[in-house]
Amino acid sequence: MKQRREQLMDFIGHFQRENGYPPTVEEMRCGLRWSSKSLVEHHLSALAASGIIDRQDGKARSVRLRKTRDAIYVVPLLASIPASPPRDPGDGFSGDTIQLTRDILRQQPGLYALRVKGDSMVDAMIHDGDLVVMKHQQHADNGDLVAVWLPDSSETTLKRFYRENGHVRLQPANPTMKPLYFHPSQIQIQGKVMLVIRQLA
Amino acid sequence: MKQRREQLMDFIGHFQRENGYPPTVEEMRCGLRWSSKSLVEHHLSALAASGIIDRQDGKARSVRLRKTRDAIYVVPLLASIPASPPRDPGDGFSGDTIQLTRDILRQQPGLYALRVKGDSMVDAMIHDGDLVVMKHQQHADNGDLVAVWLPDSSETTLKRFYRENGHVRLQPANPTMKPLYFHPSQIQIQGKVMLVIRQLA
DNA sequence: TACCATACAGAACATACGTTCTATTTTATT
DNA sequence: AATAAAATAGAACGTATGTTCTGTATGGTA
Repeated sequence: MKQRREQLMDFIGHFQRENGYPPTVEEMRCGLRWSSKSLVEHHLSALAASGIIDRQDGKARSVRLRKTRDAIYVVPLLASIPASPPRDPGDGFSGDTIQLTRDILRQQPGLYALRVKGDSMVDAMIHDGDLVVMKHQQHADNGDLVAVWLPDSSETTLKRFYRENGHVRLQPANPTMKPLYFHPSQIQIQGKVMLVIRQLA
Repeated sequence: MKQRREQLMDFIGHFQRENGYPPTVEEMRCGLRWSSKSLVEHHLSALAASGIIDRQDGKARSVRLRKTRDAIYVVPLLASIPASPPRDPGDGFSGDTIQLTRDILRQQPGLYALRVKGDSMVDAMIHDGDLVVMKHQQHADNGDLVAVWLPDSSETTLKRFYRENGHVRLQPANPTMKPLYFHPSQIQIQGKVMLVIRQLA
């Protein structure tokens, strides 16, 4: 019965969520009203072979559903928009972190968060106090909302990025404001906005 | 040393997050470079007595940091802004849910989420496609961003709420738009915006 | 039917792991 | 310094738990 394996997966996930730690083989057998441990072991090793679960040899309660592994992950919270890209992960680190679920944002390398101060980014529909999660990268695709360092005004701002025949157009989100045009070598992309979180209460 | 207990708590949390299951006493001893298991046991029982951790007698890997128990919680995702408040939790339920961490929003009863469709709320700095987490409540405090049902236009909109000598002022976030005034009995508050999440990528 | 792969039962075994105990050291208090 | 309280070491012990093995049932296929 293929049903069995799904029952097993369900039980493991349920137990883990309920108790905070994974079940033992015996607990699975008992919880599923199965009649032998080896049966559980049988399906367990099948699931492990399919890569659906992880287990550690001989260790108690070491089954783990793969998909829930990184359900929560931690993103460092920087003090402010860095003048230069945070090459060193500890650079500008405020000491604080935020936890995210993959429902909100998929985990990927180079993520960092910062709390927006002031209303300099209202034109990007971003409030004072908003939490912005960015991904550190030097390139951008058309339409991305990116943090760029502008050499002439010596500041970093958030703009929408468009590459157009030889130059770069930086478009404010606010339609009443005029776009800026630069040569690609003039600007330096520091990262891309992945997520904006506004906490009202 | 009080330091010890915090080290222990940190280690347990870290290990749990890293491995998906709690550590054994020996793993704690080893990971913390302590020299005896009974020392770990000693502090473990102290933490348990303080209610900081939970353990199950004799069970392997059954330590659990209390505070992380509900680190993730589930909020139902409604299909759209409900015409009437969702008294029944399953009302308008899209079948989907989102998971949040308390870093983002503290868990509390009456939370539901909805995906904004259209640009009818740009004036509240809310985009098409944004995810809005609301709390179902009939009252509001001054300054709250609330969903209200307006009888004359027969629609629900998001406005900032202000109670002023006998009437209610509903203020659009966009300063160029004029506020609306109503008698308190005319409007019906459906909920309060707790969180706005904009997923850019 | 004969055959084979897979699903299941149940016991036996080895070890991972929590618990307890006694003794020794450190820290705080007077 | 004297004393008590807490912290620490280290070993011993018993149970919890994963693993393995042998054997039986079941279901599909030639």
